[in-house]
Amino acid sequence: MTHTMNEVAKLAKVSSATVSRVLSKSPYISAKTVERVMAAVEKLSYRRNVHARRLAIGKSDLFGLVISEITNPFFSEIIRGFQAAAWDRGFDVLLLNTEYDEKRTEAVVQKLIENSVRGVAIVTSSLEDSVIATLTDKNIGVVTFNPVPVDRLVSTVTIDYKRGLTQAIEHVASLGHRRAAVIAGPQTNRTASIIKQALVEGLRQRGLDPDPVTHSDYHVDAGATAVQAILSAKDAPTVIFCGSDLIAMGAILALEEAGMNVPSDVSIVGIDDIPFSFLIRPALTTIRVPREELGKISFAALDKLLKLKRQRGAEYVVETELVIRKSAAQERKFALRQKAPRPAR
Amino acid sequence: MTHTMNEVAKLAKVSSATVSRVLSKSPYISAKTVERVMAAVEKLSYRRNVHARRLAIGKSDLFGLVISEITNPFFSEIIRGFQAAAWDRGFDVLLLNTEYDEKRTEAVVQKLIENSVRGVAIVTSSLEDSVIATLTDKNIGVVTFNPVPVDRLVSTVTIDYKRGLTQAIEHVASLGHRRAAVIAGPQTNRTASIIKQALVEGLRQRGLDPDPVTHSDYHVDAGATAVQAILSAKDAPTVIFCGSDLIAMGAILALEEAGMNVPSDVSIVGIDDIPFSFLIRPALTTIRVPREELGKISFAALDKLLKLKRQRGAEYVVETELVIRKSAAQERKFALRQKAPRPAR
DNA sequence: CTGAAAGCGCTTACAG
DNA sequence: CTGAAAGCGCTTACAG
Repeated sequence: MTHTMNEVAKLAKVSSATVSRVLSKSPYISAKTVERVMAAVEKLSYRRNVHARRLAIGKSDLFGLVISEITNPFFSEIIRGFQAAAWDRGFDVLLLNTEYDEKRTEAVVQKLIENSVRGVAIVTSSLEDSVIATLTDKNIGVVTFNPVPVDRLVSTVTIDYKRGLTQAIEHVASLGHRRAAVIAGPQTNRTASIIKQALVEGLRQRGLDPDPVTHSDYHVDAGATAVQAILSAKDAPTVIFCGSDLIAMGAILALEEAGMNVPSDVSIVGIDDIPFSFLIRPALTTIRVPREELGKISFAALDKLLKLKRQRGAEYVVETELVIRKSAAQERKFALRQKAPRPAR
Repeated sequence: MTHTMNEVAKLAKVSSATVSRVLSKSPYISAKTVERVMAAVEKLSYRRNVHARRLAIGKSDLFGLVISEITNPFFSEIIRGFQAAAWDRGFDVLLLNTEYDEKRTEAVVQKLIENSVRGVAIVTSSLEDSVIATLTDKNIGVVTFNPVPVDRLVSTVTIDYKRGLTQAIEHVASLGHRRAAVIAGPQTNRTASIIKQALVEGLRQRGLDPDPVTHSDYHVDAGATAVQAILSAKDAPTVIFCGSDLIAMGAILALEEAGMNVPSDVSIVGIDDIPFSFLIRPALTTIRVPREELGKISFAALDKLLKLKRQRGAEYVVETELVIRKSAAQERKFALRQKAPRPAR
């Protein structure tokens, strides 16, 4: 049924050490031996026992990917990119989610160590920076989206929101908007506050001092609640920048319910371009974050980090980009000319 | 840094065998010994080496979850339910996706075996039934959504679409629809053809013989293409049942682009109630598949299967349910009363 | 280029 | 209730 290396060795008339060497593609093995061993391997459909192997060499063929919640559509394409890249190089992915739960987060770090992952990409800021050292001490490479200093075994991937934001601000300004507001992500979230800062700064420079600047969870209903507060102000804004597409969706829904017309009364700008965001009506203008690419780059960064152990990590930057979706009316006209369905993503 | 069981044993002044027994909660250990050992474990922050453990006992603390594609929103809540349930019982999840690629699918099965998962839930029909035996031969429990006979180590989870479909058919019939059409999922997909059959049968029984009955991939653009063919017929249907929400979305988009009004010209019914489907405008009526529950049940089924090894598996059935979303017009009225008017378009 | 042997860190009959 | 020892299936200096 399940064969061992010894059985292969016997069949090939060599020692198990030789079989091991052949399978690990060590040099200095005669072509003849390789051939005999591989024939035996083939014949028995032999596969090495990974547990024994991991025990012997002290590491696994696993890479960790830590996210906060699997149901957040923001992550799915990152996972896909990371997994595909890992797969290409023959590695498996241990997917761990913190669910924003502290206890669970601790356990996640333990799992990573226990499973002797070679490296881990941390795609959530719900993991404290302090765990990075815990991991690198165990010789585990780390790639994080948090803005920490690069170090031995630590690289960072940064999403440059500025470019997309600047494009977006320029766009709304050129449309004549004069009063802007901001609904940023959660106050405690680092990425959220980076985006917020960039937004506020950018708007000010363009003479669009945003008011108010509020916060919201990354959930649709929170976005809805947040927008209601904004509407009650006397000098209501004509454009609202939202910290994520989910917040933007909530805002759109709440505006609809309040009898406002989007975008003619109030324009909404989101961030992320999450899957299916193109289906939202009224059309959602948003800033695209290239997620599959983020996943791929994260793995590539880890791979490089582990290959060049002597050096320290690097900083990778991924750019964002404004996506202008047509208003319903424009779209209808557009569609008539195109008479073609839109792509899935 | 990383301690071994021997070090713990030394500190507790017992043998490593005893430490092992304490950690495995074997009975027949004196309370005193347990205390001493646990104190030593605590002091050293000791954790067992999982690789050594897996090698020694021949199995892992992993369960496999096989899906077809991570970016399909249909799966994310299943993953979540499964992972949460596994986590509760102290197990980890190895998430594997076939990406509909044959080679990759083979590799997935290998991975499951190599990692000595205790059980696996197969939530995709892109895995042949024949692999089930391959897995059970290795003593790996299998839960599948495919309609195979239950067996030793094999349980099935079935989604009962009939209930939701019957409700949906009754609903559209009561609204006065007389001409129905069907855009089923891919012809080669087993689930798709089960749904198709149930639909066609149910419609006929209600005197709504569907015409045409076509097929489409589970993608938005495919749905759009499919609906165009239907529209070109002379006796165009007034209601179209779609094999998934994604297909339904594509249909809605294509109808919009063709200048049709949904639902006053044509009604659309989807299946799944995927995340954020409530955001679609015009509102999408759909049949809800309780996905997180599916994930939880799948794990529970595996857990039970492995506990009662002597017996054979069981068949679990999960019911679906019609979700009626308000049409734009209805919504308008509804909203007016609520002092929150504003239809989507 | 290849083999004998020690070692990776656990678990578990066996014996007491 | 507890320990000595064999065994799980690999890898890798060491020696040749």
